Amino acid sequence: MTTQTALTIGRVAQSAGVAIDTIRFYEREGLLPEPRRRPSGYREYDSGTVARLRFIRRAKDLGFTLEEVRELLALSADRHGGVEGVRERAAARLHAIEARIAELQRVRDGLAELVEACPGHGAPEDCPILKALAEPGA
Amino acid sequence: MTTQTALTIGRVAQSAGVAIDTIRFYEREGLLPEPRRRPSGYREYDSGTVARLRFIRRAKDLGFTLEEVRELLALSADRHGGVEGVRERAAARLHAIEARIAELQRVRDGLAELVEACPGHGAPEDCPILKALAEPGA
DNA sequence: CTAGACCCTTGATGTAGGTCTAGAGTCAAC
DNA sequence: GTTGACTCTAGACCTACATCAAGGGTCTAG
Repeated sequence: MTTQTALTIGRVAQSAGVAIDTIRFYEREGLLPEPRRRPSGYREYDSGTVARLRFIRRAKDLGFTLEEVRELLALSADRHGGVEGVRERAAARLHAIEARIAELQRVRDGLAELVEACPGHGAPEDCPILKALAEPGA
Repeated sequence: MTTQTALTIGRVAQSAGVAIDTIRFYEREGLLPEPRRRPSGYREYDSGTVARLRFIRRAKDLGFTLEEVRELLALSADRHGGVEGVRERAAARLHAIEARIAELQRVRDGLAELVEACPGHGAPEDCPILKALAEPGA
């Protein structure tokens, strides 16, 4: 699972599909532990780091912030009770995403209505889009 | 429409529902023209500025970036052909919002599935959420 | 006339998540 | 043994949209 081949940061970056700078950034941010070093100072990783980076990427794809990813990583290492926290975080993220979708749908509906009503030519005073933006309301 | 009462920046800010700093920021960014000044250097506005600020706020509420708002303001002043540009920008924004909604819906569906499958207790290896994040695939 | 509210400028700060630069040292292949 | 690719650090920079601070001048009501 975590084979003991020593990888350079460049190889890890390539395997995980992230930039080298991103790996160092995650290390500073506490998402990755400080790795072993060669005498020269070069970082040495094993394939577990690649897996961890993929975990981070997938969590980010699911809309988690790095702060939340940090929590998920801690929870995933907690053999007792961690799963409950993971589910909670995921449910919270789900709700946040649903709220965001609802908000965007409202915006979309308003905008769609205006675009449909606008003929695309004529005087600015007759453009429903501009009229809506200029309206004294709200 | 644009009555000639001289307003201070503070009054404009209050009427339009924005912060004073925001007005100065918009001025720097070219969203508001440079206003007249009193001999003391105080900015002087009329109610047209309040209307313009409300225009900006509503456009932002519709998801336009300030860059796009700048364009909309320019187009709204273009008596010939401006309306076509306005409609184009609005349609483009609409498409972008729809794409964003679709993307978020995909994320939501993936996340909802995981949350439903997770019992909320047990060992980390059995948690579908953690398994999905740890999976070697893409 | 004075206290307190208001306004001025320049420039720094904040978020989130990186990305890039400069200058220097290291590694591996030929 | 040298060339070219790789890595190191510290710290600046990026987007987008403001927001705040410091230090100082102005306005107005009582």
